[in-house]
Amino acid sequence: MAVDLELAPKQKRPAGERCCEPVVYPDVQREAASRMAVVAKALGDPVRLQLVDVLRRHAGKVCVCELVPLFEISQPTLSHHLKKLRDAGIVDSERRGLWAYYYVIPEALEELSAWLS
Amino acid sequence: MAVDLELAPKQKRPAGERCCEPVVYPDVQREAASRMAVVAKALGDPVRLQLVDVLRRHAGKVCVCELVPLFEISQPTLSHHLKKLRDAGIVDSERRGLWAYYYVIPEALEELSAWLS
DNA sequence: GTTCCAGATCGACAGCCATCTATGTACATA
DNA sequence: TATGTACATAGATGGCTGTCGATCTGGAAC
Repeated sequence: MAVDLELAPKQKRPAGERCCEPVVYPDVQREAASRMAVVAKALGDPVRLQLVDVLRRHAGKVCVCELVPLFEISQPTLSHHLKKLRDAGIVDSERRGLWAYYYVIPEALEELSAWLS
Repeated sequence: MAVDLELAPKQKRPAGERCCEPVVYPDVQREAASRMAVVAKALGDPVRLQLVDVLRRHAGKVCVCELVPLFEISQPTLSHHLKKLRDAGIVDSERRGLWAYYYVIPEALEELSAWLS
């Protein structure tokens, strides 16, 4: 899978010897790159990457109270990371009584995963 | 592929009803997560992700002078992004005379790619 | 009701990031 | 030697990030 580049105005390089053959660059929308960058950015923190790992490996939904003792960070900080992941569309949550259960949205990782392969 | 969690000191939750079955969490080293987070963080910018995309699609090494006109950012900013990618171990470069050629180190993406799949 | 609890939000703070312009460096050419 | 060119580095700046303690919210239990 290739990322489409929305080109900046093509500026001719000044005359003189070229350093190399021009790169092939497809046009239109850099939206795919932006979408994948959002996901990658959310995964760009060790805590969040491990959170996603735990949630993925645990098939169902995981209670926050089970996640907190896994990390050496405060509960508000963990909540902050979960929010980041939710904002990136990687996880979603569900309230049941006092508890909140988080789970991964598998499709959210597909585009990046396909591009990386 | 699973990320190994180096556990924080296991703290027993206070008595009372449990919200759910305890999560299975393997021990040892969070190093894998840290390594992958470094790579993901570097890909967490649209410009850098497109840079990697261009370099990957272009089999060989690509001259910086060919990359600059592809983006609407200044040459120093592009240089900054290339440095970030190099610091993350995703690309490397080679000087030939006046020109600098960048190329992707494919193995750098393998661990993250495998984990995502 | 009142109290307790899980989780989210707030406010603060130090550090990092993306971007720019200006300048430096090293090679090429005249 | 002087000039030009390709790229890197320096310094500045506004914005974002990860972390914390304190507080708020809403459901449960008494």
